[in-house]
Amino acid sequence: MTVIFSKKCEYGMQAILYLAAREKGNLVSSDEISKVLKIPREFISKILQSLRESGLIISNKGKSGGFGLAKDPSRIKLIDVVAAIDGLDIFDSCVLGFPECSPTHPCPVHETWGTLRTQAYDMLNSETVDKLKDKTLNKISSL
Amino acid sequence: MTVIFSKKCEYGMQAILYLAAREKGNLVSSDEISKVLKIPREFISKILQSLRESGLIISNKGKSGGFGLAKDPSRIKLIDVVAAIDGLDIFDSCVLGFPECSPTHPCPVHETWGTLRTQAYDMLNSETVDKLKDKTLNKISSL
DNA sequence: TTATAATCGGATTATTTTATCCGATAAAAA
DNA sequence: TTTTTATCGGATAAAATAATCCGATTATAA
Repeated sequence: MTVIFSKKCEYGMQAILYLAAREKGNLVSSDEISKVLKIPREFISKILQSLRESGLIISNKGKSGGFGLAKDPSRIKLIDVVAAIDGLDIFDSCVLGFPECSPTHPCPVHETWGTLRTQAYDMLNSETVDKLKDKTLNKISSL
Repeated sequence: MTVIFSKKCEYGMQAILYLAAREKGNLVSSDEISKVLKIPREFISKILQSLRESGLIISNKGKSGGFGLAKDPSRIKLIDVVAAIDGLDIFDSCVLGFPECSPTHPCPVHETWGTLRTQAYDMLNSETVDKLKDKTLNKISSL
């Protein structure tokens, strides 16, 4: 198998996009997120907890509690979720797995892969959950 | 953590590049590959076995046995190794992990990520181990 | 104040990936 | 023919990732 982001990270991005799309002031329960996105309930809870610790979302316990964005959706980017969960190593490590792959000791595909990697980073760094709101709503409705 | 290709696949690509760079007609032992590339011996053996089953490399048992490319280095591409070990799912699955992400049910970053994915595929599909020979020799010498 | 409904968080289990062990087999060289 | 040096391949171990369990806590609403 082969993966770009961990399940945790994928689920985290889905959840934060959902919070942005669903937002009407009130909080959203992990149960709702779990059901709509079809993510195991206890698992998404753990992920939401860690996103809370990272300061991307807030939560309230108790009845009518739940989760919500910690700041304006125009200020939350996909790369923030990646950084919080998987970390940014992927944008700085060798695609062939060679140690110490750097401009002075480049792997055989160092430059050409580097270009792609930069593009990927830039994309995740420019897409805010706000900008993706409509597309998210559209995707959600088909789940 | 976050990964693009599995360790198996990374090691497999390194090994096949090494075979191409090292080639002088004679076979290369898994022991040599293990030592030069600093890959656990038993692990690279297993990977080489599977690449042999995939028809990318050949092997001989016994004294002066070892592994070698099964065809001309100009006809072996990095994507062949990926296809043999990790499979090509990564080039056809949603980066956000949404189910059934397709043109009719696109995820919020479907088009923009699709472009990157295609570029990555094209790159791996155009780089032959032959073309990468010099750069591989150069990298190897720094290990 | 009490019942309800939510998160919190530590412990545990399951699954996948990565790595290792070792006996069997095979081929070449001595 | 015997010894040496490889791969082969099945079984197992270790580590990382994914998922679950459940009791404790907390806040709201009735």
